[in-house]
Amino acid sequence: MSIAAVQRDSGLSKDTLRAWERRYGFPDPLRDAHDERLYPPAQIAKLRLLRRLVEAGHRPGKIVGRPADELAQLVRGLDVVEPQAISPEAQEVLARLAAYDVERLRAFLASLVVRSGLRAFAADLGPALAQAVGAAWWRGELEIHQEHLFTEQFTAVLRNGINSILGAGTPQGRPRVLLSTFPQEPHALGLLMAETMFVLEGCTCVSLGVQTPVPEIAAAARAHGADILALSFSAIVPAAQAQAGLAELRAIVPQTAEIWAGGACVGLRPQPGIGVLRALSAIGPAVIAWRAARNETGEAP
Amino acid sequence: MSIAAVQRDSGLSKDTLRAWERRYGFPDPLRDAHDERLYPPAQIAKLRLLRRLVEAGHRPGKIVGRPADELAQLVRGLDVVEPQAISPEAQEVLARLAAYDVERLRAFLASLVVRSGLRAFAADLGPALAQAVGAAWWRGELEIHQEHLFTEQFTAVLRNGINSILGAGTPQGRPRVLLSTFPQEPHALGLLMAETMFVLEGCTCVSLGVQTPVPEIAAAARAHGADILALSFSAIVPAAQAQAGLAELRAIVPQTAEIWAGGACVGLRPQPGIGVLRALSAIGPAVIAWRAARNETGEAP
DNA sequence: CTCCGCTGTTTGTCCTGGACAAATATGCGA
DNA sequence: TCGCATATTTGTCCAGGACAAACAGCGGAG
Repeated sequence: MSIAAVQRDSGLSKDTLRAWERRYGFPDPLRDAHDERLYPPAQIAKLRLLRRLVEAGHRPGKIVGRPADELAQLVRGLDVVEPQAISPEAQEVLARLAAYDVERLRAFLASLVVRSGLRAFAADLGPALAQAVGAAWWRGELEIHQEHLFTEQFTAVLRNGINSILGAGTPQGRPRVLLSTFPQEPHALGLLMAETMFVLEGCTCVSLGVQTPVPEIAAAARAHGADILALSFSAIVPAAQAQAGLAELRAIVPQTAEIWAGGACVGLRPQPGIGVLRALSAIGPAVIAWRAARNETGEAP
Repeated sequence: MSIAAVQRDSGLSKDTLRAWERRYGFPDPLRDAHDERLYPPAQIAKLRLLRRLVEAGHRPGKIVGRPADELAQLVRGLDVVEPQAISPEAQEVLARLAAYDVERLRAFLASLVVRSGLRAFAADLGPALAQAVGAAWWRGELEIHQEHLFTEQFTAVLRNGINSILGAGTPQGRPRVLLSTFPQEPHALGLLMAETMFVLEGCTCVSLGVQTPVPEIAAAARAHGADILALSFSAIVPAAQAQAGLAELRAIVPQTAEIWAGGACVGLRPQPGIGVLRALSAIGPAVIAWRAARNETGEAP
């Protein structure tokens, strides 16, 4: 695997990969005929562990030299912070994934929506399920294609929910919310859950999907007269990049528009003119507060 | 703006930016106190034009030196290659996009489904619309965020259609179809249209979404006992990479599973054990032929 | 004992300048 | 006019050096 592929796969920049090699002696890739780095799978796996630990606060210099199994131990120790008991629902989902039972997985997710309501599903149950699936993947209990499968089914169920709400007639009320993610962020699930929450609040939603360049988000905000820009960040986005992008966005978007950031990205901090919502359940109250601050009723004028 | 920010915004890598500066004298960024590049907005705008032109086939060396307004002229002149009469439906869509009228865009797409039927929409109308929007973007008539918006609304309408069909009860019939794209292919629209066609034929569909690594696709095929692997390729994928990936997949997937490839990728050629469908409308007859060859009725046993 | 500011170290990112292979263009002979 | 061999262009990689921002450790003041 070339250095470019490892950059994509591990999220560590080429410069960082070369710096670690120079300073700590790891990674120690093979070289091809043209003296270019070739990373064996085992080193890539260890790099993934390292990235996880560094993001959790460990210093690279202290852990790069340790063997992979010790790092795996450390990663397991990380979750102790939030033991996060696996709910019966999550167990059901994991069982269906393990059995490759698409039909029943889909049926089960749909039944959860009906039983708990779309709001509870999008705000609480859904994130918990996504977290459980992601954790199982980290533990090596699931293959990548099983995670893809879950994402796909989850997306279908959420889209179905949004469609049901909108079917009655699209709301025209304020605030007008523009949703997207930055170019480094390909995950659509968080964005979709956020959109669901906004739609449930009767907001007018315009989603650009994932991976929109910052200037384009700003241009869209002006074009649509957005009141709120909602940005979603998963854990894979380096916090520094998220903060830099948000600051850049804030600088080129009209002050009349608010910027709300949220997601599983650790280290997401509020900045002047930028709000951080720690959980999807915070969207409802935040919208109500927004309306209260401007005497908006949420109905079209 | 730092080189990292420009990389995000323009999509050109740091290496490429520095190489152009060294070779062609552009961009010619200022330097900060620590001799790091600072790109003024005008140069970033020109870089965005350049990227468009390079993707359209111009050579960097020939156009980097020209002034920005001349490049804008070139971008406008790009479409002359295929005038491609624009249908009234496409004109309506482009008008709605130009006006940022999300509600009516969505309503119009939904009305097309009802009027023409889901099959005609997914097989003929949809691809024509996507093509028209893509062409308009190339001509510089649409911003990136408008194309994102179209993709998002189109996706919502198609998902709604699939949900309606599945709502009556998921089919359990053969063939079992596994859908995905290769890691280089992030476009989900073609995949979703193909899924719609398969669902309409009563196939059991399992979609992994986009960008699944080749070995993972093979593993999923075995796990789900897929009869057909459907791979979608847009025009951005180099044909050579597509062919190589398909050959690799063919080698590790059981011979009992067929591989069907399709999409706008030029140069996609049939190989031993790999079929190429030139249009989405070819899916229906191909499924019928598959069933005829094995006396399958499409109903669950 | 806690908190705050100072100092030394760590670490990510940027720099220059050189190299090469894949992609593309060009020229030549059939 | 077409197909193929040769030349040019161009993206990506390399090494090794540099620096600032973030961090850890420490000591003194409240």
